[in-house]
Amino acid sequence: MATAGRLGKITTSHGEVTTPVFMPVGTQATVKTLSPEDLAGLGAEIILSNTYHLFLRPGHELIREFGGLHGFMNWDRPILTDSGGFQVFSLAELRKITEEGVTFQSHVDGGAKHFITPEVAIEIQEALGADIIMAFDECIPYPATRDYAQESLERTLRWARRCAAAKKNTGQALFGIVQGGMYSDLRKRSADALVDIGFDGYAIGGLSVGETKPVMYEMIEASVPALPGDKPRYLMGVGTPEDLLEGVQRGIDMFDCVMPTRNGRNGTFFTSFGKVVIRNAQYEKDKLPIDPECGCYTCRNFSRAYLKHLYNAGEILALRLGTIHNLFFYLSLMRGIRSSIEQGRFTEFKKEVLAKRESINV
RNA sequence: GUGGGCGUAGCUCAGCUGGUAGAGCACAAGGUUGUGGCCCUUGUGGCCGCGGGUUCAAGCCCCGUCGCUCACC
Repeated sequence: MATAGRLGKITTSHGEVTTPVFMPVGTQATVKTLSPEDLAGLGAEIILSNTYHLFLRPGHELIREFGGLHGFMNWDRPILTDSGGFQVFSLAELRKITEEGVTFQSHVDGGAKHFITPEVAIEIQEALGADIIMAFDECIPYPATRDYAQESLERTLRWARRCAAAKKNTGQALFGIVQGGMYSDLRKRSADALVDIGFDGYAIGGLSVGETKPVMYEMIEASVPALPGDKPRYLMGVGTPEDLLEGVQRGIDMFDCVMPTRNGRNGTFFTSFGKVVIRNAQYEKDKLPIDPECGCYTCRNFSRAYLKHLYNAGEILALRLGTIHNLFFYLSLMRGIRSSIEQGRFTEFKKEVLAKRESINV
């Protein structure tokens, strides 16, 4: 493939972000188990939080009174908030879509109904005060018919225009979101129309919802060329370490994914030589760290045997140590990607990383 | 001591009028992609307390025995 990734810089009022970047997920105004100091120490440059979940609890007006998300959670680096579009997908059985917006039946306050429109999503995100906010979209399921994918993407485009119109002059960046299901021409149509509206950055949404990897890469390839070269490109909700490498190669600048944090809590670790499921019986007496080549706090201090014990016993420390390791792995991978691009050897770097993951069995 | 109840998978328990056993948890192996510390898939695992008896056939019925438990004395 001709492209080989690109280096970039996003400037916000809470500092600069160097891309390609991975954003740890902190849906409820916290990256589960970690303090802001932990996150900064791991090298996180920006984190992601969530409009819908914070709107439900504790409420955006309350967070506004505490100086927005930054003040509320005591994180002084950049924050990006997702608009709630993913919840249209993940909470499908609890919502109803109309042209005006989406009605959600709350899963936290006794089933009360909440009506989220593009304008409401922007208003909430302005109260939360994230540096980068997202247009309200619909992430559609897979598989989806071409008719539905088209109908949905056109509605998401109308919503995108309403978001752009509703946004006040807050100094926040607003990103549009490319949709279109698994149809290349719809992806291009979506990207072109968003660029016409004009956003500070562009996300590719609706991927990693069950399609195969070749299809996902094809959809990225159908979207990226239509996006302007001088704006950030954000692949939402993706992915595995391999996905990050494949994404960067195709011109993606930003990623977020719950995988390192969720898997960290569940005892599945990412390492330079592949996956380690720490609960497996084979680690019962293993004195090695998760990854002997890893420099994270967990690997510098604890054995696989101890970690397996903590997970089997359901101890809280297990979730924290696992999260630290996995995020360190992801953030290190991104540092490696950036430096390889700087040195003009991204393609070789990618090849080496992937080869190592396949060659060693532990 | 008398009367009742209960002994079934490592744990907590289902098992209809008899037809050679199930669930949840745990354990084991997968999965997890804009997060409910969840959840999903699959698998290992029981001479049904012990000994007799009735029956073509007993976890279920009968007798004995051991253990636990409740009530009364």
